Amino acid sequence: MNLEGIEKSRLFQGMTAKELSSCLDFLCAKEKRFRKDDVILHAGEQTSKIGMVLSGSVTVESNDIWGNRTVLSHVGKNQYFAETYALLGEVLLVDVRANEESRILFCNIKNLLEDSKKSSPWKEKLLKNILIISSQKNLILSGRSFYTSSKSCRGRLLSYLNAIALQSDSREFDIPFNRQQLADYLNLERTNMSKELSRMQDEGLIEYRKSHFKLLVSR
Amino acid sequence: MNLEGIEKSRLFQGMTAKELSSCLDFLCAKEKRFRKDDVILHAGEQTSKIGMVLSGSVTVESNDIWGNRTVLSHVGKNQYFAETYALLGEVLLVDVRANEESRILFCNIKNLLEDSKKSSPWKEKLLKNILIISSQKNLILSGRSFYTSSKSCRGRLLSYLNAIALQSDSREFDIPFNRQQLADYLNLERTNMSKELSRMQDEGLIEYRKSHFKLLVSR
DNA sequence: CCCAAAATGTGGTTTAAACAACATACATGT
DNA sequence: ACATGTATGTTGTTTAAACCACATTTTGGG
Repeated sequence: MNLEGIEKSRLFQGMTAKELSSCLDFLCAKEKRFRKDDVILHAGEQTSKIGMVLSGSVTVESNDIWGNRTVLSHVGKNQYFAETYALLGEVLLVDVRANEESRILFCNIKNLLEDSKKSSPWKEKLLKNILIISSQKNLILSGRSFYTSSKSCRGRLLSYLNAIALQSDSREFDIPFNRQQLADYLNLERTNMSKELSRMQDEGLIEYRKSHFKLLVSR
Repeated sequence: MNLEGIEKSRLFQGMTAKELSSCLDFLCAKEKRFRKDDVILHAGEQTSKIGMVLSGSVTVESNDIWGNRTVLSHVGKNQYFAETYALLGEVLLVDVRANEESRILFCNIKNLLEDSKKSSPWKEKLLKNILIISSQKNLILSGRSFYTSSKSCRGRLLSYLNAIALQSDSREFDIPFNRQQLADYLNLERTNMSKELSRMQDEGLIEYRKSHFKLLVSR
């Protein structure tokens, strides 16, 4: 098991070598290898283990009973999957599949939430680290659900641009996407979104050039 | 401060009276009252406190610079808001507003993730409880983003129905929504969704009556 | 059982998003 | 500067969702 550099990962951050060792032991940490297209976790199952991508990458996808496949997300090196399902013991609604030859570290976190007589420094650190992982995912998910809550192209653009303005504390800012990426992120079609952006510019709502935007407030 | 029954809340669950007391102290727990329509938290600010609704209810809403308001969620009694923002120190992208006369308990959880020399049983319990709160929100959010990932009405219905089938481990099940609620949840228009459902029934994909559904697989 | 109200479904129309094909602008390497 | 590839924008067409008005079914109270 080659776990070099694992002490720098989000999950084990801040632990001493000794703590890390006890922690890996407690979590029954185990590395597994998968070939491209191997299914790592099956929808409908339950799991008690968080997965950490040591090398390679995996996709989270939905394969429904009528045979439709939808890729929901990519999980790359040093990222995690299934942590929510593992913690709460919920049934997986998605398949996880190796996108290429991959090494995955599985850690059993199911019992972490149970009452325990003795606490230890590594346990507290581990809890904090998982809480950060969970919160960060939360932030990403709530952003996405926020931006796509409007049904219209314009509504989504407005809520997105407004949010970035809030984050950058300025009405002028750069977004971290090109047009295609933005369209994908907001679940829109690129050319249609471009159309809407120029309409909004014509109406004097915004000004933009490439990824630089400026929000205008008429009075 | 009337905190009766607070030891049964998700946040403080499993603590002894003594632990609860130290915990409330550590969190600088403070109750505040708000009148209907008072803004409790402003978009653009940062907060270090999780909010727990003791009585009344609040709405999470987006108010953009062009004056559009969108209600994103309701938070009722014994539910929480702003936990992710507080933990990660992120800028709020939403306003939180009192939906009626409400009592809110604010708990400073910002320092909870910092290194600390001494651990205590209540701290570990608190971390676990917040982790559960975070994970549960995660589950709700990822479900929603999952079901709305398709652009088409049919796609969303299929992914939703498929997921419920997985959860209930059966191709026949009841959904917890009426038509209007399902349409809102999937971000669709009710009558259009009804039309699509009957089309799907005509095509032999599904059978349904009210909230009872059966998934059919043709061969 | 009957009535009223609520929930669900249907048909027709309008609107806007998706899609396709192409034009223009921009960036990069030579 | 040129050529090439990529990103972005534009125009026109198709398609499907939203919308509207109303029919039908279901539900719960009296």
